Amino acid sequence: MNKIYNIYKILYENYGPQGWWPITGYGYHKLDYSFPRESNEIFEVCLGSILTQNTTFASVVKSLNNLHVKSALHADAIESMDIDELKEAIRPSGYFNQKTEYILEFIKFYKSLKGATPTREALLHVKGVGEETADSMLLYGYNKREFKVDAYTKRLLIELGFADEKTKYSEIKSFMQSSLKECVKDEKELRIIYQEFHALIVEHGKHFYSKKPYAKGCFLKDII
DNA sequence: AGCCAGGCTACCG
DNA sequence: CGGTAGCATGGC
Repeated sequence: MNKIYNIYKILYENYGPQGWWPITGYGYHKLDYSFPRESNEIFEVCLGSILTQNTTFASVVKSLNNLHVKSALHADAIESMDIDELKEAIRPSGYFNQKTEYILEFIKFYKSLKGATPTREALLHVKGVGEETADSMLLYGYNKREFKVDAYTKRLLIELGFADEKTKYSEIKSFMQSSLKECVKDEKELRIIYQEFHALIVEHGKHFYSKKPYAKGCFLKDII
């Protein structure tokens, strides 16, 4: 058992299963690791992945609910919405002008897939979809084994001595994936761990890696 | 009042 | 290539 897998175990013991990605439009259901998701759920995860860029998920839920009450939590409905109405609906998530553009760009791409799973490379060509958003869609929407790296992940790894400020997204991602692969051979189990681990890091990050100085009170520092 | 949030693009040197 | 301004709302 390497240190990264050990971190996962400790976080899991402390916070329990997180059950990401929570689906809002059809009722929150925790711990649903089914595969594949229904197509509307995949779309909701992708939409949420764009909306959650640099904001809190609570704000995203408001936006998703705004769309849901308009029966507009689907690609076609959003695409045919009045653009100002769409902006108003997603306003709570911030950057609503940019995100409206991103969402409409993504919907064009999403519909062109006709239900197929996109490659990561193709996703990265969609305006508004960067590495983290692409991995978020693939990991939580399409249930693919793509570890999602965020600011908390990087801060945690820096604090524990596994990375520095210059470490790139791709380096952190492959480090996390290769570490976990050493310990977990079953592919489905590995995918679920990717899903849980990122969520656990976020939960842990909210406690100890939001305010500077980071890591104050982080119990992982004493163990790892 | 100010900082932070489940980032990305455009543009700069 | 790396570094940074701009994007915007809501919560604490």
